[in-house]
Amino acid sequence: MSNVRVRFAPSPTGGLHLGGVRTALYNYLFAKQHDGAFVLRVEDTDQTRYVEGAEQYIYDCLEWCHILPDEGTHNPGEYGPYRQSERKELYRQYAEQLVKSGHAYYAFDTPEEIENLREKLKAEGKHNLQYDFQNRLNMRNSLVLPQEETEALLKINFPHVIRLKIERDEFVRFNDLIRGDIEMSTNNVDDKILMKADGMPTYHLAVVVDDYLMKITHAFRGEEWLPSAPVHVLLYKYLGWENHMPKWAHLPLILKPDGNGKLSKRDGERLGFPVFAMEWNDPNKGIIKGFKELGFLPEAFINMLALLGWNDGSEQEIFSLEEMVDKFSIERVQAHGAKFDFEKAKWFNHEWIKKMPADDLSRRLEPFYIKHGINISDKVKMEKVVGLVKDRCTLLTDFILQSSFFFITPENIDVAPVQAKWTAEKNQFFVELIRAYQLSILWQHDDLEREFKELAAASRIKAGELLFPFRIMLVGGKFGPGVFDIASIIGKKETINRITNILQLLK
RNA sequence: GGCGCGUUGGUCAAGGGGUUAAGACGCCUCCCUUUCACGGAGGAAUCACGGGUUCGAAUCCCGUACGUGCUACCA
Repeated sequence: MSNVRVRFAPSPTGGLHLGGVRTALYNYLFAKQHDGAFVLRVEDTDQTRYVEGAEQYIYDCLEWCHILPDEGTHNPGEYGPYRQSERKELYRQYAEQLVKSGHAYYAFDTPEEIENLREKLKAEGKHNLQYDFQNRLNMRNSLVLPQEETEALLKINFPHVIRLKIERDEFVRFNDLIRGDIEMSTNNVDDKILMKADGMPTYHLAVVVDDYLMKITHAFRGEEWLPSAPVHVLLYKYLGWENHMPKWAHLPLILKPDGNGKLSKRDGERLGFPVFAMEWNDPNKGIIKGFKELGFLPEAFINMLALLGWNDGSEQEIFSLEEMVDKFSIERVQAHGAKFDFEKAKWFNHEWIKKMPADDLSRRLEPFYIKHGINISDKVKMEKVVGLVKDRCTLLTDFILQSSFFFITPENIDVAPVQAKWTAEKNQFFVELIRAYQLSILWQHDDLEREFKELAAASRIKAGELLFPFRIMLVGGKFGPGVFDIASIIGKKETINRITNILQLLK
């Protein structure tokens, strides 16, 4: 194994959405490609937003997608603990180190004080308060307070935060694997809070400390982090870890299909498609279905996600996980956001269903049939059926409509279109068909078709006119595979029963 | 407002000085199939705008516009 260690750091504050899974996927692909480790760390720095059960949910999703992090990189072990709330003391220690070296300071302003000041400035027409080089000396912090006062306040445990002291007129330069060299002026970044008053670190401190301690070599995250990247680069510098800074890549956003903007959970509800990998039980909104429940194959799901912002330069669009590991390159990831297209997502699934062998597909379909109370204990029949109908199924849930009549006698028969053109001659044909089929011994597709056509010829009715009623009798509607395929699979008794029953209805 | 990032058909996109500007999804037409699909053939549809540089720009540079992200004791 190489020393490449790539980390994925979702926050357990909700379901794992498309962007999250894609970030995980790119992390995984890169790690595997370099024979490195895929590290998962849980971002629970903000306890107020932490949702119970979300952490397990993340694992379940990654497992479904076949992109689980490596053993030992997500459980207490060599680099553990991996949960930020269990690493609290560590962060404090490094924050204090920064204060000592003059790169950070204690700030005693209460949130109310800052809020008031903000509003005051706003009223004066100034856009926003930046707690930075321009304002920090007007605030209540250890840079302006006499040392004794600071010490006294700390002694009585007066609520305070630790802020990073950003020097003015400097330029932070760093390289992004996707965007190339980026340069930003420190004058635009404010004195970010490192430690909150509740003793928890902010993301900025946590991510840097964790990545360093866990020997992370590559950090890929969403584009929304780009503006705060200078803070992280500066933190590496001030902590003396400049040579251990991971290589960055800021992934493009996944945009909503209509209009622009980041795809949100609401867009899914509004536009009628899932935004989560798997069903998520939202404490406020209840159960929200995911791609899994909607009938997506995980292979298709990750294939679709990977291609939303990446391609290997060839015309190939269908990739297995292994192929993606082989062909992926972070440099070929687009720098701009991509609109999510549910139609294309379904196309990927359709392609995967078509190429998947019937036996494999049958296993994946079991839960869907069981949910609908369809008995699929006959594995041989099941595979035959699946092989026969899979070309016409886009989602796994489509198999129910496309194949339930193989297992259950259809109940809702659409006889109207048949009734309209029904004649005594046609009726006679089917009476004779029953008789002929009753004598059939082998019950094979070709024999059934031959007998049907011979009888049709004898009755002087065009086969086409008889095939349609036959389909309605067997299927109940105007869909499904060839009628003789259906008859041969459901068997002699069931076929004759279905013809007999509908014949009664048509009289 | 400030700062960052971006901009090739409706969508995903290839292409990185000379191309008839690939391919895919979706849409339309036709063929195949006595259903619905699958499959096959074809079609409509694109380089945001304005300046440079150059013999030549979708491609390089500069502006503008537009979009988007950040600007929290959220991540």
